[in-house]
Amino acid sequence: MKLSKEFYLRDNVVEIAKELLGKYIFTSFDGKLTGGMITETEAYEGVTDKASHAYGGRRTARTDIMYREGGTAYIYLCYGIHSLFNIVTNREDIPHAILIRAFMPEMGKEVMQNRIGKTSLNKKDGDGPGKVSSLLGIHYSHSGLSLLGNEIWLEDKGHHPPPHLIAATRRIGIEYAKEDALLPYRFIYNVSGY
DNA sequence: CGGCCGATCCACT
DNA sequence: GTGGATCGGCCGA
Repeated sequence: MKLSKEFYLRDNVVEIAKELLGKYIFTSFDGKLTGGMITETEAYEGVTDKASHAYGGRRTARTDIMYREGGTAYIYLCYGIHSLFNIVTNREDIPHAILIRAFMPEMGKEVMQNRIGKTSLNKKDGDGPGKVSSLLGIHYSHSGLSLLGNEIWLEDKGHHPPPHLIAATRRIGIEYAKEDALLPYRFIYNVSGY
Protein backbone atom coordinates (compact mmCIF):
# COMPACT_ATOMS: atom_id res chain seq x y z
CA MET A 1 0.00 0.00 0.00
CA LYS A 2 1.05 3.60 -0.66
CA LEU A 3 2.95 5.30 2.15
CA SER A 4 0.68 7.82 3.88
CA LYS A 5 1.20 11.51 4.56
CA GLU A 6 1.64 10.62 8.24
CA PHE A 7 4.67 8.49 7.39
CA TYR A 8 6.43 11.52 5.92
CA LEU A 9 5.30 14.08 8.50
CA ARG A 10 7.26 12.56 11.40
CA ASP A 11 10.13 14.37 13.14
CA ASN A 12 13.02 11.92 12.97
CA VAL A 13 14.39 12.10 9.44
CA VAL A 14 17.25 9.71 10.26
CA GLU A 15 14.80 7.05 11.45
CA ILE A 16 12.63 7.55 8.38
CA ALA A 17 15.66 7.19 6.10
CA LYS A 18 16.37 3.83 7.74
CA GLU A 19 12.74 2.74 7.45
CA LEU A 20 12.74 3.48 3.71
CA LEU A 21 15.02 0.50 3.10
CA GLY A 22 12.86 -2.29 1.73
CA LYS A 23 10.09 0.10 0.68
CA TYR A 24 9.25 0.42 -3.01
CA ILE A 25 9.49 3.49 -5.22
CA PHE A 26 7.29 3.80 -8.30
CA THR A 27 6.88 6.26 -11.13
CA SER A 28 4.25 6.41 -13.81
CA PHE A 29 5.02 8.76 -16.67
CA ASP A 30 3.28 8.54 -20.06
CA GLY A 31 1.48 5.42 -18.86
CA LYS A 32 4.76 3.61 -18.17
CA LEU A 33 4.96 2.08 -14.72
CA THR A 34 8.45 1.53 -13.32
CA GLY A 35 9.70 0.76 -9.84
CA GLY A 36 11.68 -1.33 -7.41
CA MET A 37 12.88 -1.75 -3.84
CA ILE A 38 14.91 0.98 -2.14
CA THR A 39 18.30 -0.24 -0.92
CA GLU A 40 20.26 2.89 0.00
CA THR A 41 19.29 6.27 1.53
CA GLU A 42 20.85 9.32 3.14
CA ALA A 43 19.23 11.64 5.68
CA TYR A 44 19.74 15.41 5.52
CA GLU A 45 18.74 17.01 8.79
CA GLY A 46 17.80 20.52 7.73
CA VAL A 47 19.01 23.79 9.23
CA THR A 48 21.43 22.20 11.72
CA ASP A 49 23.11 19.93 9.15
CA LYS A 50 26.10 21.43 7.36
CA ALA A 51 25.63 18.99 4.48
CA SER A 52 22.06 20.12 3.82
CA HIS A 53 21.12 22.61 1.15
CA ALA A 54 18.98 24.24 3.86
CA TYR A 55 21.81 24.58 6.41
CA GLY A 56 21.46 27.67 8.56
CA GLY A 57 17.96 28.27 7.24
CA ARG A 58 19.16 29.01 3.71
CA ARG A 59 16.13 29.36 1.48
CA THR A 60 16.28 30.06 -2.25
CA ALA A 61 14.08 29.44 -5.27
CA ARG A 62 15.55 25.95 -5.53
CA THR A 63 15.60 24.94 -1.86
CA ASP A 64 12.15 26.40 -1.15
CA ILE A 65 10.76 22.95 -2.00
CA MET A 66 12.55 21.50 1.02
CA TYR A 67 10.47 23.70 3.32
CA ARG A 68 7.22 22.19 2.10
CA GLU A 69 5.18 19.58 3.92
CA GLY A 70 6.58 16.06 4.21
CA GLY A 71 5.71 13.82 1.27
CA THR A 72 7.00 16.18 -1.42
CA ALA A 73 9.67 15.38 -4.04
CA TYR A 74 12.78 17.58 -3.94
CA ILE A 75 14.87 17.05 -7.07
CA TYR A 76 17.88 19.08 -8.14
CA LEU A 77 20.56 18.97 -10.78
CA CYS A 78 24.01 17.81 -9.70
CA TYR A 79 27.24 18.25 -11.65
CA GLY A 80 25.20 19.71 -14.48
CA ILE A 81 24.10 16.24 -15.54
CA HIS A 82 22.30 14.24 -12.89
CA SER A 83 18.86 14.75 -11.36
CA LEU A 84 18.99 13.59 -7.74
CA PHE A 85 15.74 12.49 -6.10
CA ASN A 86 14.98 13.40 -2.49
CA ILE A 87 11.97 12.95 -0.23
CA VAL A 88 10.95 15.90 1.94
CA THR A 89 9.92 14.92 5.48
CA ASN A 90 8.54 16.61 8.61
CA ARG A 91 6.05 19.46 8.82
CA GLU A 92 5.97 22.52 6.59
CA ASP A 93 8.88 24.93 7.23
CA ILE A 94 11.17 22.17 8.56
CA PRO A 95 13.46 21.35 5.58
CA HIS A 96 14.32 17.72 6.25
CA ALA A 97 15.07 15.52 3.22
CA ILE A 98 16.19 12.01 2.31
CA LEU A 99 18.27 11.24 -0.77
CA ILE A 100 17.45 7.94 -2.47
CA ARG A 101 20.86 6.57 -3.51
CA ALA A 102 19.98 3.11 -4.87
CA PHE A 103 17.14 0.74 -5.67
CA MET A 104 16.66 -2.64 -7.32
CA PRO A 105 14.91 -2.32 -10.69
CA GLU A 106 11.92 -4.67 -10.65
CA MET A 107 8.74 -3.39 -12.30
CA GLY A 108 8.87 -2.11 -15.88
CA LYS A 109 12.43 -3.30 -16.48
CA GLU A 110 12.03 -3.07 -20.24
CA VAL A 111 11.01 0.59 -20.02
CA MET A 112 13.93 1.28 -17.67
CA GLN A 113 16.56 -0.39 -19.79
CA ASN A 114 15.33 1.58 -22.79
CA ARG A 115 15.76 4.78 -20.79
CA ILE A 116 19.46 4.09 -20.35
CA GLY A 117 20.00 2.46 -23.74
CA LYS A 118 20.65 -1.09 -22.55
CA THR A 119 19.24 -4.49 -23.47
CA SER A 120 19.25 -5.86 -19.91
CA LEU A 121 19.55 -4.68 -16.32
CA ASN A 122 21.84 -5.94 -13.60
CA LYS A 123 21.98 -5.03 -9.91
CA LYS A 124 24.55 -2.28 -10.53
CA ASP A 125 22.23 -0.32 -12.80
CA GLY A 126 20.13 1.07 -9.94
CA ASP A 127 23.14 1.70 -7.69
CA GLY A 128 23.78 5.45 -7.56
CA PRO A 129 21.50 8.45 -7.07
CA GLY A 130 21.88 9.70 -10.65
CA LYS A 131 21.01 6.26 -11.98
CA VAL A 132 17.93 6.01 -9.78
CA SER A 133 16.47 9.04 -11.52
CA SER A 134 17.50 8.09 -15.04
CA LEU A 135 15.94 4.61 -14.70
CA LEU A 136 12.72 5.91 -13.17
CA GLY A 137 12.43 8.78 -15.64
CA ILE A 138 12.68 11.41 -12.90
CA HIS A 139 13.84 14.88 -13.99
CA TYR A 140 14.60 17.95 -11.92
CA SER A 141 11.54 19.59 -13.45
CA HIS A 142 9.50 17.15 -11.32
CA SER A 143 10.69 18.85 -8.14
CA GLY A 144 7.71 19.79 -5.97
CA LEU A 145 5.46 16.88 -6.98
CA SER A 146 3.47 15.32 -4.15
CA LEU A 147 4.41 11.73 -3.31
CA LEU A 148 0.75 11.10 -2.54
CA GLY A 149 -0.09 11.61 -6.22
CA ASN A 150 0.06 9.23 -9.16
CA GLU A 151 3.35 10.14 -10.87
CA ILE A 152 5.92 9.41 -8.16
CA TRP A 153 5.01 7.51 -4.99
CA LEU A 154 6.26 4.97 -2.45
CA GLU A 155 4.70 1.74 -1.27
CA ASP A 156 5.12 -0.61 1.66
CA LYS A 157 4.88 -4.12 0.23
CA GLY A 158 5.40 -5.85 3.56
CA HIS A 159 9.12 -6.44 3.11
CA HIS A 160 11.08 -5.97 6.33
CA PRO A 161 14.89 -6.02 5.99
CA PRO A 162 16.62 -8.14 8.65
CA PRO A 163 18.46 -5.69 10.94
CA HIS A 164 21.79 -7.46 10.52
CA LEU A 165 21.72 -6.65 6.79
CA ILE A 166 21.43 -2.90 7.40
CA ALA A 167 24.59 -0.83 7.66
CA ALA A 168 24.88 2.82 8.74
CA THR A 169 27.86 4.81 7.43
CA ARG A 170 28.93 8.38 6.78
CA ARG A 171 27.42 10.15 3.79
CA ILE A 172 29.06 10.44 0.40
CA GLY A 173 30.58 13.47 -1.29
CA ILE A 174 30.00 16.05 1.44
CA GLU A 175 33.50 16.63 2.82
CA TYR A 176 32.76 20.37 2.93
CA ALA A 177 30.31 19.63 5.79
CA LYS A 178 33.29 19.11 8.17
CA GLU A 179 32.24 17.31 11.39
CA ASP A 180 28.76 16.64 10.04
CA ALA A 181 30.33 14.57 7.24
CA LEU A 182 31.03 11.95 9.94
CA LEU A 183 27.40 11.46 11.00
CA PRO A 184 26.07 7.92 10.35
CA TYR A 185 23.19 9.15 8.22
CA ARG A 186 23.64 6.83 5.24
CA PHE A 187 21.77 3.53 5.32
CA ILE A 188 22.54 0.54 3.12
CA TYR A 189 20.47 -2.61 2.77
CA ASN A 190 22.91 -5.35 1.86
CA VAL A 191 20.72 -7.37 -0.46
CA SER A 192 22.25 -10.54 -1.84
CA GLY A 193 21.00 -12.41 -4.85
CA TYR A 194 18.80 -10.66 -7.42
C1' DC B 1 27.39 39.83 -14.12
C1' DG B 2 31.38 36.60 -13.61
C1' DG B 3 33.25 32.64 -11.68
C1' DC B 4 33.33 28.70 -8.95
C1' DC B 5 31.77 24.18 -7.93
C1' DG B 6 28.66 20.29 -6.75
C1' DA B 7 24.39 14.91 -2.19
C1' DT B 8 27.79 11.90 -9.92
C1' DC B 9 28.87 8.73 -13.63
C1' DC B 10 31.51 6.54 -17.08
C1' DA B 11 35.29 5.69 -20.07
C1' DC B 12 39.79 4.97 -20.07
C1' DT B 13 44.47 3.70 -18.18
C1' DG C 1 42.46 5.09 -9.85
C1' DT C 2 41.56 9.19 -12.36
C1' DG C 3 39.75 12.95 -14.99
C1' DG C 4 36.34 14.96 -18.16
C1' DA C 5 31.54 16.03 -19.01
C1' DT C 6 28.30 19.83 -18.31
C1' DC C 7 25.17 23.58 -16.35
C1' DG C 8 22.19 25.66 -12.81
C1' DG C 9 22.60 27.64 -8.33
C1' DC C 10 24.80 30.62 -5.48
C1' DC C 11 27.74 34.23 -3.84
C1' DG C 12 30.48 38.16 -4.13
C1' DA C 13 31.62 42.41 -6.65
